[in-house]
Amino acid sequence: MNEILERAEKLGLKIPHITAEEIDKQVKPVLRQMEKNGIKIDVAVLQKLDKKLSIKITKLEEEIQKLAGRKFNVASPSQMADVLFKDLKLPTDDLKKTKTGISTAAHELQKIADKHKIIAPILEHRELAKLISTYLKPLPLLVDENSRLHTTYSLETSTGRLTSSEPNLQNIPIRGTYGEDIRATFVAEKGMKLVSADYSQIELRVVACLAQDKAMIQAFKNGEDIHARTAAEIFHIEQSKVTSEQRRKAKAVNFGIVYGQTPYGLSQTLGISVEEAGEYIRNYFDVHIGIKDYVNEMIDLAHSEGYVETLLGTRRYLPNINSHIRFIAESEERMAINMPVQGTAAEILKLAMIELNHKLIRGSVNSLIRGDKSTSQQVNESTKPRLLLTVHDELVVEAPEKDAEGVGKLIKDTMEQVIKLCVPMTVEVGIGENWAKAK
DNA sequence: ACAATGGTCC
DNA sequence: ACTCGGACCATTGTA
Repeated sequence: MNEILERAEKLGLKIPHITAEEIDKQVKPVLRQMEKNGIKIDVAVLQKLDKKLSIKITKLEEEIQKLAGRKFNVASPSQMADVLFKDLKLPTDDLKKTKTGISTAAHELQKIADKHKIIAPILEHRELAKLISTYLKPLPLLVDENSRLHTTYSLETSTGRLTSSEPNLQNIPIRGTYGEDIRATFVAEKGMKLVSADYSQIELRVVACLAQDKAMIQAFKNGEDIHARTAAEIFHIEQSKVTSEQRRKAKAVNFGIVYGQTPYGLSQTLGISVEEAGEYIRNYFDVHIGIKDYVNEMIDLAHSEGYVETLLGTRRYLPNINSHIRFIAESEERMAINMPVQGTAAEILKLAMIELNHKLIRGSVNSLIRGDKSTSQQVNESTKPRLLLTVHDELVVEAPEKDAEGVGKLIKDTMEQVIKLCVPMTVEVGIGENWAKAK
């Protein structure tokens, strides 16, 4: 049993007695079943959106070339850089450089958006090109005779997370102008609903417990708005006086903690000075001593043992952590900070999938919501609730309309109770005819 | 075939 | 001089 686990058990928490290896063994058949189940997409709606955006992108391309004064391949970063920085002579001072020249990444172009009218249509073109080429065109070609998409899940990551490929269903758009439109094309079968359940702030809750950070544990126990609380801490103000802008910055700080935040990294994310970012981080660690200690402990452990591990023992070796090339060593130090957190969260979700799948197969819902085990109404294969998707902190189940509420409660309860850490593992459930409405 | 660039998700 | 964790995939351009 590893040290983290020993420490947790002493505190009287309920941690399943199962190794990471055993979890993976048990989750595999669940994944194979989910792949086989697949999820239905509304191909007609997807293709309608494709048509609409294709027309739009053609017009944008013409507009961009007109503003540029010549024809060029808008999809080529190198040609784009020539147009922007040679033809139009836009300023490159603030922009990041790549190995081959000046970056034309969206985030960089934002910085010079007010210098020329051409930037706005370029950014819009990028957005549409991404959606069309990655989602709208390929997905309809991959459906089976029932309009269902079947991904392939794999366990081969360095943290213990799952991956999804061919197609990747873990990066379906949700933000942006058309994100919801695309998610809405992921639908439930007629007479069924999609039930989506996601862990709220799972990684922050995990790190709060791994680090035994008193302030953060208290915040989660009280059900506080964690980002608002962090804002109050780093800006030295009362929580009731936190503005939305301050909360946004604090949210970035909270996310950054789990990634091995550096002042430079935070400054890039928030578009602020390195000094300002450094002050936020210092203020944060002044309050969150537990996190500060955790970070140092993981780095020390990685240096001395050559690896770090999760709550249930998934291990990641960091062979270059003692490298004399500073960037390499620092990079692995950040991995040492992040991996136990991300990996523990992954283990929790896998445990929930295993247990939930058992319950769904046993038909727990029928007895749960109707209080009977009657088989008068034959439960046939197509109307049983089935696990369809897993997206790191979220599970998506397809369930008969009349059972959806009960299934939602079952999923929530299963996910929240599968492990007992030092803070509640809160789960939010949504039900809808499509994936957008179920969120 | 492969590297570089860019972008989507958690 | 230069950076925050983990993935997959599309396109361009070079070999």
